[in-house]
Amino acid sequence: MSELGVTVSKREEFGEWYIQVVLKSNILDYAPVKGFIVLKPYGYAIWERLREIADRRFKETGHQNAFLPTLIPESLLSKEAEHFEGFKPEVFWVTHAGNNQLGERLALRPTSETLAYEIFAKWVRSYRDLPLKINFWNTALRAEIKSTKPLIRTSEFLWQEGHTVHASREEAEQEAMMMLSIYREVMEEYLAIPVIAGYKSEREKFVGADYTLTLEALMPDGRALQMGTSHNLGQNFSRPFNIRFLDRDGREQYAWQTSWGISWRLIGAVVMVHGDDKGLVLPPRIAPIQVIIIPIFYDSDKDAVLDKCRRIYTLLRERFRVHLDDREEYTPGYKFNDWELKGVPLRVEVGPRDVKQGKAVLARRDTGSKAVVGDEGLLDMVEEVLEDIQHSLYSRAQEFLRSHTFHADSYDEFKAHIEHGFVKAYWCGSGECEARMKEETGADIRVIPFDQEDVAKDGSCIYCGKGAKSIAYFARAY
RNA sequence: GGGGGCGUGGCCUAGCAUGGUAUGGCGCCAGUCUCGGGCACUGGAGGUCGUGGGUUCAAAUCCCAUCGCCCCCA
Repeated sequence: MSELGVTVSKREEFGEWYIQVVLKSNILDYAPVKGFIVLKPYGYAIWERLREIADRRFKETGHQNAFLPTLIPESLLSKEAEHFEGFKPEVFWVTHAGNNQLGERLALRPTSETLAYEIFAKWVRSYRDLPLKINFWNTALRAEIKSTKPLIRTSEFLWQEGHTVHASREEAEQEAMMMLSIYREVMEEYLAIPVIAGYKSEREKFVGADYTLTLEALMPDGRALQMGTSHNLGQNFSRPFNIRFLDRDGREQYAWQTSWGISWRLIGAVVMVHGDDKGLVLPPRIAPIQVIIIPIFYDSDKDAVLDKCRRIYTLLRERFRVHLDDREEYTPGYKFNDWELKGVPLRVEVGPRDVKQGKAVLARRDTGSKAVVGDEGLLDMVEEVLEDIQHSLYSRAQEFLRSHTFHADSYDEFKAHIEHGFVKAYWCGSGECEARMKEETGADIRVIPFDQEDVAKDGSCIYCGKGAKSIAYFARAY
């Protein structure tokens, strides 16, 4: 019993619990190189769901998918100086082809801005070519030596990076904002994870961006997780990369750009936020399997039970992602535990009793509660319960966020709360205060929320006491 | 940078002080039996003991080197 399931409690040993869940639920495995992981079929199926959901929204908003090479020449990567400096410490370099040293080092892409924009410069001639809205589903490589954590921080990660080119500053601003709201929709409505939306501070913004928009979630151990970012790049890249267009009036102008991304880190967030001591708990809208059917039979009832299971399977398949576990080498008890570990939101149990009575048993993964349902009401009940699970997972996460977001009026108060969640506090806007607080408490500004309505006119900076410019969410982060 | 610990079938592990060709559990395979919360029994397969070198008649065990992983301190 002990080795198959999760052996530690989420509450008491969160770090160990997380590792056990991602490994034992068959999401992933470790790779032979430190900091790299193998995404197994079950984990990849979750990624495919996520990709499907996001990709549909990207297409609906006028983006097209394309693909870029993994290797970027050093001369290109370094073209935007600030950007290059930011990524330098974590770039993997290809220096040889076989035994021959290359004339120029090639970077394994840490992100594709430079390569994409070198190409985009050739595609953009006139305002008629704009907006150019391209997305790439690929991987990025960033050498992570310190604390790696599967899905949350790995040296190579699956993600999407969107890159757009616009004719005006306003249009780029709107694009960056729109993509952030699409991300938010994916996180809140599909992953059932509430997020705080707003700006990154100057210190934390994407190197090379005018500003960065971010979505931040709170994990159960009180640490913040950056869920997705959307950057307004201004003309910072279009100038060095020469992305110019002729406007309606025949004037040549530099273009305005955005880039934005989400990664498989979101799967890690789902594990952390919704999982429990039995393992994974997947929100129905992203679960690769939404309903698992478990037959329970003695020899004499086998045919009747399996028969009913197959009818239910056929019925549910029309509307849901459903699986019938008819393996005979495992007992029902084993299967219950196994599918709970894998986080399937809803289980349908069918035994001899149910065959006789024209019923079935529904068991919810989130609450563990069981209910007996008549055959005629099954389909609607499954739909209803899945919806309810989706919403109650979100409500629960929202309640956690609410109860672990603190307001601090003094630095002492700040320090008292900072280990337990977000702390909202006034901030003067100085990077120096921010840096000192990071040094002293390990926490920094995760997001300066759009919602600034509770900024008092006379608020003063939590650190230096000078007049506050804004209210910010601080936290220790992954 | 300093200190400590650990590498034994897929996983966990005994054995190491005092050298004699590796123990048990899980998992896996076959069969019988079971199945409403990780069934039971019987039989079976599977190991260059991290790697390289040395000592010895003989090395998982002793010595040297090396690689990898984990923890602690700066």
